[in-house]
Parts: sequence; C-alpha cells; structure tokens
Amino acid sequence: MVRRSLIAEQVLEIMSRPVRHCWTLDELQDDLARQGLAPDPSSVFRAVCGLERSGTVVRVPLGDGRGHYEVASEHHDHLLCSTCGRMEPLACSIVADLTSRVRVWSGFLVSGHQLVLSGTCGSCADDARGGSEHEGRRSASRAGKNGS
Amino acid sequence: MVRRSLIAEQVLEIMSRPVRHCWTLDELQDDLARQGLAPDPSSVFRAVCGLERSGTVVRVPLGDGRGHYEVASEHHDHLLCSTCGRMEPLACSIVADLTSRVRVWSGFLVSGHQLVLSGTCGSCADDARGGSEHEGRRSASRAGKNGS
DNA sequence: TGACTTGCGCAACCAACTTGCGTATCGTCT
DNA sequence: AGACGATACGCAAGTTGGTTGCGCAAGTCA
Repeated sequence: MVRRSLIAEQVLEIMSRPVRHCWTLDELQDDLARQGLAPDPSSVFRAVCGLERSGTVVRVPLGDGRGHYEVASEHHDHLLCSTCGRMEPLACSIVADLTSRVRVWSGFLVSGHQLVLSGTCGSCADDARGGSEHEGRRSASRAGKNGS
Repeated sequence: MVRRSLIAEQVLEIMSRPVRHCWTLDELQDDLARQGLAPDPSSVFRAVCGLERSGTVVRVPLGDGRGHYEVASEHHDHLLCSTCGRMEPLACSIVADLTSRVRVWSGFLVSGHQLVLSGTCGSCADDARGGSEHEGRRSASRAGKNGS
C-alpha cells in the first residue's frame, strides 16, 4: 500500500534544484505555494520528516535556530554568503585532516563535525568590486526574522 | 545612575567558572537557583542580553535550537562530547589556514566561521575503555523534544 | 465494494525565547 | 533625609518555529 505523497515528491523535486543548496520548511512551503500547491506547514513538515527518515534528505544545523534541509549526499560543509544569503556546499575533505590533528592535540575522538564558513561569495565580491549597485538577491534577509 | 544588576553579576561569575565552557539560559538559571537566587527566566535573559550587548559574553550558535553563551574571548571553536555532553573550546588557529585554502579553491572570502566537532572526549573515551558504567552527566538530555 | 491504510488540513500544543508593564529598589540631587 | 528619576526585576502574555492528535478524504487491496 505505497501511496505516493504529492507533497513529499514536490519537496524532493524542489530540493533537487541547483538554485539553492539548503531549504528551511518555510522556503519549501513558499516554493510549493508558487507551484500551486498550498500545503499546510504540518504537511511540509511531515513530508520532510518522511524524507529524512528514509535518508533522502538530511537536516543541517546551521545555528540560526531554524531547521535547514538538503538532499542527502556525501557529507560536506557550508559556505554562507552574508551578502546574498546564499549557501554553497564545500567539499568536506578540506576539513578531514583536522580530526586527526585534534585527536593528537587534545585526545578528543572526533566522529563528526559541522562547519559553516561565512563571508562573501565570489560573485558578490565581484559585484562589490564592480560597483555597489545590484546589492545581492536577498541581502539582509537574515537580519530580521525572515526577510518577508 | 549606574545600577548594578545582581543577576548580571552572578551570571558573569557563573560563566567565568571553568567547570563548563558554555551555558544555556536554563543552565544559568539553575545555577543561579543553586546560589539562592531564583530569578525569572526573563531576568536571566535580560541579564545575558545586557552582557552580550556590552560585549562581555557572546552567543554561540551550536545548532541545537537553543541559545548558548560563553564569556567573550579570542574566537575559538568547539568540541562537543556526545557522551557526557560537555563542550570544550578548541584553539581556533587549527582552522585558520582553512580560510585561505577556501579562498583559493572557490573564490569565497571567508570572514568568519563556526566549527563544532562532535565525538568523544578524552576522559569519556578512557571511561569507555575502563568499563561502561558512569554514563555521563547529561546524555540523552535532549532526546525529549527533537529526538522523537 | 468494503475494509484498511495513508496523506493531508486543521487546530492545538510545546519549547525557547522575547516583550510589555507594573512595582520595587537604587543612586543622585536638593 | 526625603524626593525624584532611572533602572532592575517579576509576572504574564506574545512570538516563532516546530510537533502532534484527530478526523476526513482518497488510494490500495482482497
């Protein structure tokens, strides 16, 4: 009795788009609304929960107090552009040797990590050099509650 | 008219103790209660806010959905023991060269970062080797809400 | 076709803050 | 010392983001 969940399918479709790397429940709901679906927050939540349970998506704790989700893939870290608010993945191998160093230094057995680098992404840096118009897609979106 | 805030003073005193590296509002309130003060959560919140505004303490986003605070000092990262729940500081220099590498690799100008390494601290690892009793002070303390 | 299962909306609930407001207390000024 | 204004603090209500219970509707299977 496998019934397909329309919402879960759409959520997955949205999350597979390359335009963004990770989504909050809000953002998912907005995108769903934009496609004509207008699901209840609880439905989005349940869809994402289901996907998470099945290992299709993973929750990313970004430390802003909200739940962020991305499609599951190799573990990686995150670059957060504070100008345009965009999140980019960062190959995790770059942090790999850290764990062994930490073990030697402090005896701590590292089994996982979560790294968020914040700063300015390449294109925003270019924009800033080129002139200060254009201002980035979603600047300050993170300053208030949610930019809306 | 500088009135001293008793709660803020006590909070700072508590946070300066080496027994723990970072505190939630709850933990601060508990510790205050243990000293005979029994402040309202809002008072603790305001005290911490004031200290944060004055730069005395900083908020550490650990990604568990709660506010963690520590006394402001040199930027550093965190080791979170998943067995005993304790948080230890980690000299930030260990991550320093990462920023330049990231810049070269991806053009991202890193201005800040937040790294949380999770695993088993030295003493818990020893305990585990020695025998499996002792179980850690606060393991599973978080299971209730997010876990389910 | 009927029983059973599952998806989903609605509304209520919960945790962790956050804020408004009134009272108590303190520091300063006269 | 007493008045006065500012600040601290408790209480309670509000906010936000997430979570759950419930019931209806729809899909699936025998």
